[in-house]
Amino acid sequence: MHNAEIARKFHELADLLEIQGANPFRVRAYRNAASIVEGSSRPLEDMVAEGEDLSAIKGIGNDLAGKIAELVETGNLPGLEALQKDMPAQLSELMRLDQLGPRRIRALNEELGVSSLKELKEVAEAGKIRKLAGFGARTESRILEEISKLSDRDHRTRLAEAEQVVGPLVAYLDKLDEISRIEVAGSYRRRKETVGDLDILVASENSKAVMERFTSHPEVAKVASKGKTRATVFLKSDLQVDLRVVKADSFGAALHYFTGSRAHNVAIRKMAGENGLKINEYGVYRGRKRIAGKTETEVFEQVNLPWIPPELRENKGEIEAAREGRLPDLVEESDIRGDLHMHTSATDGRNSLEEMVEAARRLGYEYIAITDHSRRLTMANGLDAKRLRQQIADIDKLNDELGDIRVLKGIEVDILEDGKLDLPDEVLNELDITVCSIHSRFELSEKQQTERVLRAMDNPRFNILGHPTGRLINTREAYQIDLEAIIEAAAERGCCLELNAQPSRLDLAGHYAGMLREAGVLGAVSTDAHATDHLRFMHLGVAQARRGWMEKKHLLNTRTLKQLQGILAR
DNA sequence: GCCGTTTTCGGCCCGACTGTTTTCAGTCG
Repeated sequence: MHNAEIARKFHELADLLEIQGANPFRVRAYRNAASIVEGSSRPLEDMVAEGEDLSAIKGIGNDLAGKIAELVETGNLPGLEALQKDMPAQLSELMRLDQLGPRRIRALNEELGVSSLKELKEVAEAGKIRKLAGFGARTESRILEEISKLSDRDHRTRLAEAEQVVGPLVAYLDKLDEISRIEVAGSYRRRKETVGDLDILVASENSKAVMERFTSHPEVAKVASKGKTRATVFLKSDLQVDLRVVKADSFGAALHYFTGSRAHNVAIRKMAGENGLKINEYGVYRGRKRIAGKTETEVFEQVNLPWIPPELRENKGEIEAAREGRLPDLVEESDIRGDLHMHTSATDGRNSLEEMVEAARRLGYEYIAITDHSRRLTMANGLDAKRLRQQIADIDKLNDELGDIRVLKGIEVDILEDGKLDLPDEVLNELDITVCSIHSRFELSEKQQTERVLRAMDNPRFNILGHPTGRLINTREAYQIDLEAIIEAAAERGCCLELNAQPSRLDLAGHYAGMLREAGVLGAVSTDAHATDHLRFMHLGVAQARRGWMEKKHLLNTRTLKQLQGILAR
């Protein structure tokens, strides 16, 4: 049983408990546990199997530890079955609808016998909901609207797409003279690989003018709510954008508050409480007196902490690290000396070798690697030994002409099903670098897939495992693979893992990057560019490295060319 | 249901907006 499934069961139990009217803090404990499980870098199943004490995890007590063990061992979550006997399990599904929370769902169930989405739709269409106390015609029509949107709701927006929306939107708002500061907060600022919505924070003394400008933006399809200090809109792309206006004196407190994560905020507020302070989005208060709030640094100072980079604010140890003065010195995009994965028009890239090199040179890189596909990927016109040798000759010639950038001869070679690499060692030996990737047989079992990669790593020509999970955000799940075993093997063999910076991949995000770092395996942040424009995705990969607490020293392509060559030689 | 360097009981983050009210409950973030 995967962590995600354990988390889903806990969420479901929390939903049903909440609808039933259980102690809200008990409900919170279950939700909190779900989020701990989701964020765990290790499968809880393994921890149970190894007899580890789950109650040692903060937020998991004796009761939950026992429930997790039973769930993992039997597939049953004690308590959930009992609840499901008393109430229809589909009720938790209704929680997915906006505007519908536990109280209303309970009312709908008790008054109208609603126990599923289908039944909800029927009573709404029959006009029965508007007659219930606390409901009205407005709510009824919104429920119908929500149901119709539900099917295409289930995806989050990729960070790169969000960036494309943010740029123009912020520029549009910033034209208003009344706005003194503007910042995008939320998971966007924490640089998560996907965002659920955008949270824009503005400092202004004239919130009315800001609200008017925001809600009348030409891309706004619908204004969901609009008050004096806060508004929510949906853009034509269906992306939700929340705007919050505060006075300049509160900007730092509000920025901290709206950057989150929620778990981080709760922890910080608790610390404030212990010091007799109260923190809200307007500032830090001692009694009724406001003592800080203009900058984020001020807010952190009040709880005796240095400023914490947003990428770390997940309440996964950053507060303790800050307190003990051991926050990491996170890698910056400017630390990157070269891009080690890109394609040319020889295979499925859009630009020629010369164009790719020129574009990389303009970015100021010291080196790059050309890594076209290998022969197995016929769809992409993959290179066989002969064509690869031609490219090697072309690159040698180019290197003779160029002074300021070194072009490494490489290949993105397929890892075949049996773990062999898709080109003979003789030709791989003529290269400076290999990126080894899986492009076929995604459906293999975890054991088979893992062994396939481990065998490939035994080849001393194996340098970097390309896009290690194979997931495509919102499109394709990661293949089943035991990354922990792979990372361990990489540490022994001197292999590296890629942090693929393609907007739809970003597949060593957050906790996997953390695993890499802890195991002492170097990450290679690479764009996998298929066109000169794609070289600019580097910052997305660097952001994921930062979310994994990585410093310059944890990455391969922050090294000098000489150091790099030493590592590639294994 | 969790947690504890004052606590094994009694707390648990808190403000904004909407819709349905006529002073507030429910929901959200």
